[in-house]
This record gives sequence, C-alpha cells and structure tokens, in this order.
Amino acid sequence: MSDTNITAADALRVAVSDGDTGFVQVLTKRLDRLGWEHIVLTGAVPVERLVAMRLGAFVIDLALLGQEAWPYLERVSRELPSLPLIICTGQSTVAQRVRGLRMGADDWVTKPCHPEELIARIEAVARRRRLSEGPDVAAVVLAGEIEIRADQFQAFAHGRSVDLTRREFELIQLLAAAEGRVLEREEIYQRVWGYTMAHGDRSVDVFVRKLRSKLLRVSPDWFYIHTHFGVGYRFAAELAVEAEIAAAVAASDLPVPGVAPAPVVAAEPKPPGADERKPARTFA
Amino acid sequence: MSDTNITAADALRVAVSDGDTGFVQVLTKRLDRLGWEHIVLTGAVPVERLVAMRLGAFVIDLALLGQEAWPYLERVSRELPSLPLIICTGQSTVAQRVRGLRMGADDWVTKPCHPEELIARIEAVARRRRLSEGPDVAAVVLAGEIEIRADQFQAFAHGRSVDLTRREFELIQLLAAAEGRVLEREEIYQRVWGYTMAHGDRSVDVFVRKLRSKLLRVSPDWFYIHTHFGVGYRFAAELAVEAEIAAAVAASDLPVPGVAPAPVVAAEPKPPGADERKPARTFA
DNA sequence: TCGGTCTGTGAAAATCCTGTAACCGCCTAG
DNA sequence: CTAGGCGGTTACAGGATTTTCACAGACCGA
Repeated sequence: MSDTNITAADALRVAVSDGDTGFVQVLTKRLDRLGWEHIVLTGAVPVERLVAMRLGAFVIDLALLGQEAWPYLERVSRELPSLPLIICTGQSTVAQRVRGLRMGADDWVTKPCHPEELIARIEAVARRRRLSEGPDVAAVVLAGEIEIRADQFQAFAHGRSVDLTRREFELIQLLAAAEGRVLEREEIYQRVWGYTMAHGDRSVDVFVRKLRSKLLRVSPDWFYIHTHFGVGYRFAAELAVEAEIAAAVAASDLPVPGVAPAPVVAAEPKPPGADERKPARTFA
Repeated sequence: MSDTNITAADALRVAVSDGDTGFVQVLTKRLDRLGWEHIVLTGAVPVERLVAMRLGAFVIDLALLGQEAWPYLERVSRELPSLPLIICTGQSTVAQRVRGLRMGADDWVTKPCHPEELIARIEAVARRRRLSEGPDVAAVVLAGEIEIRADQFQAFAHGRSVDLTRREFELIQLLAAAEGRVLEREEIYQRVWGYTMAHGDRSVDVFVRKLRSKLLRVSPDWFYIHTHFGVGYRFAAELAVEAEIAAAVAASDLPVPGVAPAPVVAAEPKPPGADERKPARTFA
C-alpha cells in the first residue's frame, strides 16, 4: 500500500511523436514527475523500432506525418494492436476522428489540451489494457537455487515446490525483492501483514524460522535469510562454505570490507548503501 | 470464423444513462442500425441491476445525477472494473475530466458531440477490452482427457459431454485459459461473475466442487483443479498416479529422477508418520 | 565475565480456510 | 401450476495455517 508501489505499478514507458516542442516540453516535465520514462520521436519511426522500445503507450500527432499519417497509423495499429495508442493532434473533423478511432486508436485528444488530461487519458487506456492482460507473467525472481514465482504464489528449487504457505510466500517475496537490504521487523510486518505490528509480536521471527526450515530442506547448501541483531533480516543467497568463511573473518575481527563479494559464486553486486552498522556475525 | 461471428463480435449491449431525449433518440437510432442492443436509463441504477444487464458498455451523463454523480461513478467503476465506461456530458473543467478518468472512466466525451464519434469511441474501448480478454478464438483447449470447446460452451471427454452448466463452463474455461497459473478467488469471481466478490462469498468454491465432481465422473484418473490454500485455484491436468508419486517423493524427501518436470503437486512432508493419505489435491 | 536484550525453537491454542451437503428461490419446459 | 435444472446461500466439520507462549541460547555493552 506504499505509494512507491503505486508508482511502480503505474509507471509506463511512453513515446511521444510530436513536433510542437513547447507542448512536448511541458508534457515530458509532467511525465518525469510521475516517474514515467518517455521517448520523444519526431517522425514516422518504423514499427520495428517501436517494438524494440517496449512501449507502454504511444502518443502521436498526426499533423507531423502529413500524407503518411493514415498509412502509418494503420500500420502501427495492425502490427501493435496491444499498444495503447493516443492521437493528440490539432483541429480535426468528426470524420477524421472516427476514422482514426476505427483504425485502432484508443483515444483522440484535440490540441490544445491540458497535459494532465492527456496523461489521465493515457492512464485510462493503459489501465484498460492491463486489466485484460492479467498479472505479469515474467514475475520470477532467482536467488541461489531458489526460484520465486509470483504467478504461482510459490517458490521452487530444482523444479520442486518448496511448499510455502501464503504468508511464508509473501514474506520470502518481500525479502527477496529487497535482496541485499536489511529490512526491519516493523517494516516487514507492515508490508506483509498489512497493519502495524503490536509491541512484542514475534510473528516475523516465527515465519522466518519456518522459511529457513523449508528452504534448508530443498536447498541445504545455501543460506538465504540472514539475521541482523537488533535490526531485522536480510535476504541474500549465500553458499554455506562462503558464509562460514565470512563468519570466520568477522569473528577474527579483521577489518575486511570486501567480505560479501566472494569468489566462489557470482554474488549479486550489493547496492552501495547496503552495508550498515557493524558487520553482522550472525549467519544462522 | 463465420461472418456471423463478425457481427456477434462487434455487437454490444449498451446502456445509456442520459436525460437529453433528443440526443438519446439520435443515438439509439444509430445503434439500432448497427444492430446493437441498447437500454436507456434515467437515473442512478443500482450496480446489481447493471450487473444483471450484462452490458458491453455504459454511457453516462454525469449531469443527470447531480450530487450523486461522483459517488455513483466511483461505485460503478469499483464494482465493475471490466465494464467499458464512457462519460458523455456537457461542459466540464479539465480537473473534472481528469477526476473522472482517474476514477475509472475509459473516455470522456463532451456534449454536444456527434453520435458517430461517440460510437467510435465506445468501439475503441470495447475493442481494447476484448483484446485483453484473450485470443480466446482458440476455440478448443486440451488438457489431460478433457477437451474444452468454446464454440459449444461445453467440455468433452472421450467424445462424451461433461454436461457442464453455463457457469461451470465459464469457470473451467477461465481456469484452463490460465493453465498453470494460480488464480485468486477474487479474480475468478471478477472475471466469471463480472463484478466484485462480496466478502465471504463461497460461490467459487461451490462451483469448483461441482466441476471437480463432474470431471471426476468422466475422467477419474486425472486431477484438474488444484487448491492453493489461502490463495485460490490452479488448473493443470495431472494423472492421479503422478500426483501420488509426487506426494510420496515429497514425503520421503528423496530426489527421484525424471518424475517431476515442473510445478508438481506435493504433500506436506510429514515426519515419520508417513501417512498414506489420499493423493494430494491441495497445494499449499 | 555478567546481566539485560534479542532471537531461535518447539509446541499448544486460536483462527482461518476449504470441502461438503443440504437448502432456497427463480425460471422454464412440460 | 408443477417438477426439475440451475445459480446461489448457508451451516458445519475437518484440516491447515497463523498466533501465542515459554524457554533456551546468542549477542552486546559495560
């Protein structure tokens, strides 16, 4: 329910094909503020290039294309029927608008228009599309020997189910999504359970234990969930040997900053602010 | 692929909620010529009645509702997110249009407008929706011993009809179309029943049971619908024997080569008690 | 090293979820 | 107008899952 989630879910890559630099500038500024990626095009970009852009929406000013406008429109909507296509152009006749819409455009906005309305219309079309395409098929996270599939509400190892319950799955998904970052109990509880944690609640600990136990069963040579004493938990796939070395190093009290980047396995490069506080010595 | 399909595919049942009799008259005349069914409403019709109408699109003039306009709009788009909703109303501000669109409207047309354009916009939204509901023209789906034929509104096994009712068929079709993916009850309800599931509604469960029972009658050696506790259901044809082996594997916790290709039904590996319980049909 | 905290563990208790079956209107075809 | 099919609701029981507890073991700072 965090607003970052909302942004992420709604974020789109939008291409704008328009010659009116003033309009484009105002529009892109708003898009930036929304966190949407945008690409400005200045002509009839070949459909193949559009495909490569993996767009979430396409805003196009027909005036820019002149004679080519209708054929281009036809081609785009034939080749990319699932691409939300919004025509944003100057004065037009009813017949032209009807033609454009029948041809496959999802909306037709007449300039001058308020950028906010254009954005709202893009959202409306994108929302309608998303509704039909269902959840992301590519929602798969890999870590060590574990494969987390959102579409299955389940994690797998060697093709076998880890047999997680709903809460267990939500927990591992949250942790894995924040791979490398330490999450505090409060935050974990807040985001998995949906409401604030009562003082002294041990639910998170208990579920971490269950998770560890099940992961150990299917992937005995790896450690996935690391305890940060007094803080919370961190998810990071680590080969057992590696972890032991790391622990030994930490125990010997040698200032070795590069503990994580172990040679044995291609470890995920940790983002810069990942390391906090004292080196954690607990690697359950 | 007959031409009757073309007509059928484009024909929509449209409800128009508008007080302007002149406009409605012109519009309905055009709709008639297109062969679309239409219903004229003159107020805030309760959502349940809208559901019963099984609409393909809903055109609404906010002016007709006065104070009730926004709450009503909100309710409709929340309860029936899949219903194409076009607002066709008089003068408005950008802020109002943005609000309406954000709230869930698919388009906002300002009156006076040409009925042809309104119709084109309805078509555009309906087209977008249809796109998402899948290229279901794959009229036949095969799974295990079951053959699901969309054109017949029926499933078959060994050439014999499974004798499914309308709802049962819609349910199995939805599940089968998402084969391998877990569908949550909410989503199932939303897509089969067309509106939001009331809290505590067990309809989905009951129909799953009916389906299982009928499938078992015609194809006793297969499991088709798997329960994901706390989540929903997943469709996947699985031979009973396979399922038992999988369960045994999980229970013994020994890797057995060449048995489990992909996600496989597994039973909770209970400690020694190694119970020979019925082939697991549940999937945590 | 010591004491106070914090975390891991195992199990019991409390909840929640699902399968099942019986029941109730509505509609339609006799 | 009546029986039967169908969609939908409800109540219940058996399990599965989640929460809670008490205790043991770890960790940190002094």
